[in-house]
Order: sequence, then C-alpha cells, then structure tokens
Amino acid sequence: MNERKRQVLLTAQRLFINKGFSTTSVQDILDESRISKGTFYNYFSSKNECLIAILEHARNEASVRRRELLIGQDLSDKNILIEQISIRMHVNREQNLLPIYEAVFHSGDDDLKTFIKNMFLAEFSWLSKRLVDVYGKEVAPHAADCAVMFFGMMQQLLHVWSAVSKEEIDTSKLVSFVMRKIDSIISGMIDANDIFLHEDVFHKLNSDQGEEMETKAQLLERLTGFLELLGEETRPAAKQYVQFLLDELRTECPRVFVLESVVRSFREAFVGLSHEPEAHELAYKVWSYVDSKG
Amino acid sequence: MNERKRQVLLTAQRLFINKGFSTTSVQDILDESRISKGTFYNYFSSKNECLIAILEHARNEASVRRRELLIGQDLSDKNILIEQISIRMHVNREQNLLPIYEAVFHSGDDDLKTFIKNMFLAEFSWLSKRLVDVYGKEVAPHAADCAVMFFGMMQQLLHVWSAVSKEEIDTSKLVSFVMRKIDSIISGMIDANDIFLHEDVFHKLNSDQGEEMETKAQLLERLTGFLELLGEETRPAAKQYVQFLLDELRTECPRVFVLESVVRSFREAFVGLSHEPEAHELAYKVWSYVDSKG
DNA sequence: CATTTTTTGGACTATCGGTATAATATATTC
DNA sequence: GAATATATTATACCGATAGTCCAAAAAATG
Repeated sequence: MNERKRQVLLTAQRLFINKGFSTTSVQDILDESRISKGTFYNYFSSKNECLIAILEHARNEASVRRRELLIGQDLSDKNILIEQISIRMHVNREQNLLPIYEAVFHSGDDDLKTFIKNMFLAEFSWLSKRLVDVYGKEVAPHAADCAVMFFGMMQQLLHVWSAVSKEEIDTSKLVSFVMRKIDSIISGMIDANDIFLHEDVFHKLNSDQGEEMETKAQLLERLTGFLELLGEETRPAAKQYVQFLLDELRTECPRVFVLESVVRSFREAFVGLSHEPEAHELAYKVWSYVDSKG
Repeated sequence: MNERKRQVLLTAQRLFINKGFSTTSVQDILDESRISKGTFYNYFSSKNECLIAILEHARNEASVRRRELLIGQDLSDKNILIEQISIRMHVNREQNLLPIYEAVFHSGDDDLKTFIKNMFLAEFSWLSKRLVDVYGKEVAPHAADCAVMFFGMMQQLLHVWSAVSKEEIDTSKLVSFVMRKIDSIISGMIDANDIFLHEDVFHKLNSDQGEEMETKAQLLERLTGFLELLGEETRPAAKQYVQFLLDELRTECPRVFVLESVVRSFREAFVGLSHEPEAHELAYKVWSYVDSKG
C-alpha cells in the first residue's frame, strides 16, 4: 500500500471519528488530505470502500494484539480472555468505530452490509471458541448463545453508559462485569440443556467468509520482498527477525511456538520505524498462517 | 390528525419497512401516496419528522397493549412481564422498526437522535420498574443493569438469528430464554452486591423527557370533543364508554380500576370503526393520566 | 531524454432534502 | 350561491451529495 494512500486513509479515519461517516463528505476528505478527487477515486472505488479499508485495518490491529496475548499462556486462563476482549473494545474506542459499525450496518450498500455482518459473525465465532477454551468442552453446545449474549450485554451497557454519563468508561471493569454474568449463566444452561441458537451457527461462516488464506509460497514471497525493501538504514537487529522467520517457515515442520515468539518481536522491532505498517501487515499474515496450521 | 395525513403516514411506513429509511426518498413517498411535495411538507416539516410520527405511533400502540395486559393481574407475575416484552417485539417486528431505530440512531439529525435515545431509555426505565415488580424490591439496585442486559441479549440474539436463519423467530421463546438468564444472574448480583450502572440512571430521564403530560382539564376537553365528533351512525354502545369515562374522570377521586377496565373496552369498541385512530389516541392519553395518578 | 504512471482540477450527471410560489381545487361561512 | 379561507398541486429552484470523465500537468521510471 502506497504511503500517500495510507495518509489519506488516516485522514479519512480521523474525519469519520470526529464527524461521523455519513456526515463526512468525500470533499471533506479531499480538502483535509490535500488530494484531488481523481486521486481519491484512484485509491478507493467508493467512499464505502474507503471505510472498509479502515475497518479492515482496525480488525487486523486487534487480531494481532489478541494473538500475541496468548503466547506461552494457558488457553483456559479467564483473565487472558478478559484482556483479549478488552483489546477489541480499546481499538474500537480509540478509533470510535462502534458508531460507525452500527450506522453503516443498515445502510443501502450491500457490500458494506455484508462486510460488517461478517465482521460481527467472525467475532462471535472467535468468542465461542475461546469460551470453550476457558469453560471446558461441556459448554460447547451453549457457546454460541453465550458469545452473542456477551456482546449484547456489553454493547448495550456501553451505549447506556455513554448516553447518561460524561465519565470515560472503565473498559476492563465492564468486561469483567459481563464475564461474571456469563459465569452465573453457564451452569444453569448446562443443567437445563437450555439452548437457543444452534451450536454450529458460525461454522458455515468460517469456511466461506474467511479472508482468502495465503499459501505458504505467497507468504514466503512477501517476506523476501519485504527483506529486499529494507534499506541499509534499517537496523540489522530488525532485519534478522525477517530472515529467521523465512528460514523457520522454509523448514519442513516450522515450530509454532518459535514463530509465535519471533513474529511478536519482529513486529515490535518495527514500531516507530518507517516500515511499521508493512511489518504489521506481515505479522498479521504470519499469524493467520500459523493459526491455520495449528 | 387528518385522514389523508394518516394515509401518507402508512404509506411512508410501508416504504421505510420495505426499502429502509435512508434509501427511501421523499419522492418515493410522494409517488406512492399520490400527493405533491407541497402537501408532504405541509404535513411534516421534514422527512425525519415523518419518521418520528411513525415511531411515536408504534410506541403508543405497544404502550396501550402492555397496560391492558396488566388489568386485574398480579404485578409480580413473571409470565405477564414476558408477554409485555413480547408485545413490543411483535410491534417492532410487524412494523420492522428495529433496523430503523438503529439506522437512525447515529444519523446526522440531532432531533432524531435524541428522540430515539429517549425512546430506548424510557424502555429501559420501564423494564427496570417491572423487574422490581417481579423479583422484589431487593433487586432495585441491580434493576438498571438487568434491564439493559436484557435488551442487549435479546437484540443481539435477534440479530444473529435473522442473519443466519431463514425461519421466522419464535418471539416468546426468545423472551423466555433471556428471562431465564436474568433468573440465573440476579441472585449472584445481589449476593455479591455487583453493580455496574447506578441505580438511578434513568430517573432524570423520567422527569424531563416524559412527553408533556396533559392536565385533567385538557383530557376532559379532548373527550368531550371526541364525543361531539361522533355522528349518529356510531353505535350508542360505543359512545356510552366515552360518556362514562367523562363522568368518572369528573368525580373528585376517579376509581383507577374502573377506568382501567372501561378504557380498554372503549378502545376495543372502536376497533374497525372509522374513528379507531382517534379512540386509540385517547386511550393512550387516559392511560398516561391514570399512570401519573396511580 | 523518453516513456509510463500518477495526480490534478474542473466540468458534468443524477439524486437528494428542502424552499418558494403562483395557480387551482376544496371547504367553510355568510 | 357567492365570498372567503384553507388545502393541494405542479413546477422551478437551491445547495449539497457521490460518483464519472477527461485532458493536461507532474512525477517517477528506464
């Protein structure tokens, strides 16, 4: 992705946050980022596509940080899950995306609608899986219900809070509060075999919606391309992570725990550097690949 | 309210349901209801005001039916509460209002935003009170949390259901399901004194947002006006309810239980008649008055 | 320097919500 | 029934919107 395009994206994001999506005109973006109309529509095929790019970036951001939290940790640690959920909330709040999600969910554009829908369903699917990790496999039949209710409670409490209170909300307090409610709910559901949604509501989504997975070859190609991109001014310490990832991935059976550790260090090494965005993007790709294998 | 205006309102509602609010243009409404632009803007000062009129009508509809359900019943009967909640869901579904609420909640128009916001907060406030009715006054400190979570769970489950399933949702099954979750949650909250929202988050709303209450004199005036409006073709049986309500209200201390019964019969007597809308409106006013006194 | 790619800026289209108005139709009143 | 008041119509108009198109200028590339 072009550097200028990224600037435009950031400007658009800032405007959407401050003024709202529908009330921000394309002209506003043009004025603010000092580009011409032609350039904008060269970058994005429409205002909606521009928004989608922003949302995708936020999703990847949250995704990477969530995965890094799990490195070397116990999957069943409830506090880790709380932190992971808080991360999404933080990203959403920092970027003020929640209103955008909802404002756009019922908009006229079908692409935009299905994009947001899939985003939400993917989130539910993820939380379902994690709830089984934490509470054990006997909650599997109820995981979908619980995941959906979790988000429902959280989102609605958040709405009311911001509608009636001026104070900044305490994110982890909210997440912990809702998690305790799930604690209370779960045993009763299991005892009474109380189910509303089918257990496998999200299975179909995982297969057809999942962003196109890259092949190992494509991933290696991206990494080598990135390595060549790095000039002499980049610290060798930063470069060596890329080289290591390449070597490890090329082995017959790459060690997952090693990849996990190194990809995090790799991303962190590029924070603040000029190629941070590309590094982040790559980290996301590697994580996706690792997840698909493990 | 003019008869023609009501027709326009119904047409607009149908279009909003079928095409969505933002994607329905004023021109669409004009074409469909065969009126001119001038007439439309004579009826409504804007497209948003037109929507507000629709939403207000739906709210009154649900409100009247809910109150009627309570006549002669035990306030603490949980099944009645379930029915009452189902009513709102039915009205919303019949009129497909949920998407409209959400689509509009983050729109640019401030009037519209605060209208919807107040509508939701009034709903939370109502449910808080009813939860105390049902579960006892010791849940009062947690009623706001529970009410908000109730709606959060319900709404999110509804979203997912309609996103992944073609079948029509079983409303009372959903409401009962969520109510059972509240059952599970409440005792734990009381034991641990677990609170997120303040108990009185909604109190402020009730005072300043509450639609302008009519004085007794205004109410009597409306009733007499309605009585005069009724021509000779109206059945005396229908008229006598109005006369009775007038007499009872004029007494020093109107008996609430009598008003409750009669106002329901009054409304039912006009179902299908030409003055049904006005009768419904009046029933709503009387209910509001009764509630404010009782 | 020559070629290719990107960027520019403005003209243009169609639609939107909303305003203004003058002419016409429908009620109401005397 | 005539006079008056009110409601409705049709249409032109406004400013703002998202998006298209294109020729010229600028910048990057070999």
